[in-house]
Amino acid sequence: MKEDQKIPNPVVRRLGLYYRCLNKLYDEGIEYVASKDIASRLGIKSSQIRKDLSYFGEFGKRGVGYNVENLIKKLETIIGVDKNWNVIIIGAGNIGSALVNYPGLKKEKFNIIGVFDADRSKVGKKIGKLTIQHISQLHEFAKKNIIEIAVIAVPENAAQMVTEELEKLGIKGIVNFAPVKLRTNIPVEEVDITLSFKTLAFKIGREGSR
Amino acid sequence: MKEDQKIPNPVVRRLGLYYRCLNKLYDEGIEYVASKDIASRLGIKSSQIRKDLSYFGEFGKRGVGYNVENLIKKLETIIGVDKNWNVIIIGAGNIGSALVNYPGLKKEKFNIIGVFDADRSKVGKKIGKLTIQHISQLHEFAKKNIIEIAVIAVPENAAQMVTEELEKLGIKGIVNFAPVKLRTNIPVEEVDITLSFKTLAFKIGREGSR
DNA sequence: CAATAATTGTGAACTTAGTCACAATTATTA
DNA sequence: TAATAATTGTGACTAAGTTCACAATTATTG
Ligand SMILES: NC(=O)c1ccc[n+]([C@@H]2O[C@H](COP(=O)([O-])OP(=O)(O)OC[C@H]3O[C@@H](n4cnc5c(N)ncnc54)[C@H](O)[C@@H]3O)[C@@H](O)[C@H]2O)c1
Ligand SMILES: NC(=O)c1ccc[n+]([C@@H]2O[C@H](COP(=O)([O-])OP(=O)(O)OC[C@H]3O[C@@H](n4cnc5c(N)ncnc54)[C@H](O)[C@@H]3O)[C@@H](O)[C@H]2O)c1
Repeated sequence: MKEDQKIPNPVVRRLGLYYRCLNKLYDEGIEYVASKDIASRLGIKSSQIRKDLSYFGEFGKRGVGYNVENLIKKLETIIGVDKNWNVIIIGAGNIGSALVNYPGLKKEKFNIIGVFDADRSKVGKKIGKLTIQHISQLHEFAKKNIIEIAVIAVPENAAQMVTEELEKLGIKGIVNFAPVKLRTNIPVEEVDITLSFKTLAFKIGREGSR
Repeated sequence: MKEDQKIPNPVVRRLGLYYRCLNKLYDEGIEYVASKDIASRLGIKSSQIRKDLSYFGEFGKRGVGYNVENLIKKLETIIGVDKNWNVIIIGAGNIGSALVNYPGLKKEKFNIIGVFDADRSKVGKKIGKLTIQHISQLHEFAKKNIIEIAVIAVPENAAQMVTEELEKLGIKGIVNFAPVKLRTNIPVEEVDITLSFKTLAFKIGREGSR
């Protein structure tokens, strides 16, 4: 293990995959697992898994494999899901509502604690247990609650403005669904759905010619 | 330009970004653009753009830049959005509905022509202009319509079964929202939203220690 | 308890992706 | 028309990421 290293992004994404896979194994009652088995479930090489984990320490037992429960706990700490994250959603439209209704996020320790929208006709309505608040109430809300992550689910043209507001409030990270590059120093994860469609179209177009 | 090459995935994704950026420039009435300008809008290096484009040909004019309208057309052909793609959605839940209601997909040439669900209480209801059909009707539907792309928006445990069904119907590509690795030979694009949250959590956790 | 089998952790080798730097080209200016 | 400025396209280089291959370790078997 090398200390204090910058961890490559692909490694980070795979850690999430390993975590998910290990939880399935745990639910299946499996106690020990070899990198080879995780690899075959995820369709990658076992050496990749071992190398990825080696950035953070030695978690396995030679000749045996990894203790599932133990490795889950280690990954929780590494990824940062050993604690709950407070999340707000900006934009109570299609995507915003889908996220609020999605139980998977809470299960993974991402707690949606507020939904905000600029459209006064939506304010006061409920999505699940949450009441949509007007965006002007965000500032007040941020004083009373620790918000760590914000989701941008507003139209493209509002995204940059919202980002700057969020930056002022001291939000620590953004998940952005708007198809636009945000100018900010906060860490941003882009979820670019139409880009995925286009990438797929490209691949399909090349299927024959390979 | 090198013929017949395998195009790296990151290049393909960026093509989509360039395409989007160029359309914005076009709407702004800009006729010619330099790689440097696109680069600064997207926060990447200009050499990256030129190298990416060079996989497919020479589209610029030295000393001048790229003709916006022309490059858009070239990218349309390269990516494959010079034609319309027929898309169906499997699973008329949160994500499925969000996609059907999203005008951006149609604008990018992805036409949703059908929505299917296993829940009979949803069948017959409308999302936008589309009526939710029962999944058992899919086979018949596929005989009457050319379906190129399917979106998997069903719960994790149904995703693999659905995939196998889609494979039988000869669908050419899948956009998968379920958090599970699909075993199939069809090209798949994964949209893994909780993974994005976890990646963000990791990054936030490291912000201080860098 | 020695031999065998399984499996990790990790440097080294390899492969893929990104950047640099500059000749070639085009347009503009004097 | 010669000099200047801007910008492309790309080969050479550098960096990042993946896979290999094997010593080290652990458990199991005869
Ligand atoms: N729906 C999809 O499937 C989909 C797919 C890909 C990308 N996206 C992107 O995700 C974003 C949201 O899409 P959607 O379909 O949910 O849109 P939507 O129109 O359903 O919802 C957007 C919401 O944001 C609100 N809003 C607008 N400006 C605001 C502001 N300044 N502050 C707070 N709220 C504001 C609107 O009132 C609306 O309720 C868009 O950028 C879209 O391009 C959506
Ligand atoms: N909603 C989100 O924000 C979100 C975020 C990340 C991932 N996802 C994933 O996307 C998928 C869909 O999520 P959702 O929130 O839309 O779920 P949902 O429960 O709202 O919708 C799923 C729909 O699929 C239908 N369905 C179940 N089995 C089916 C089958 N065999 N054939 C056809 N239809 C079937 C259900 O009747 C339901 O209508 C899930 O795998 C989920 O994990 C969703």
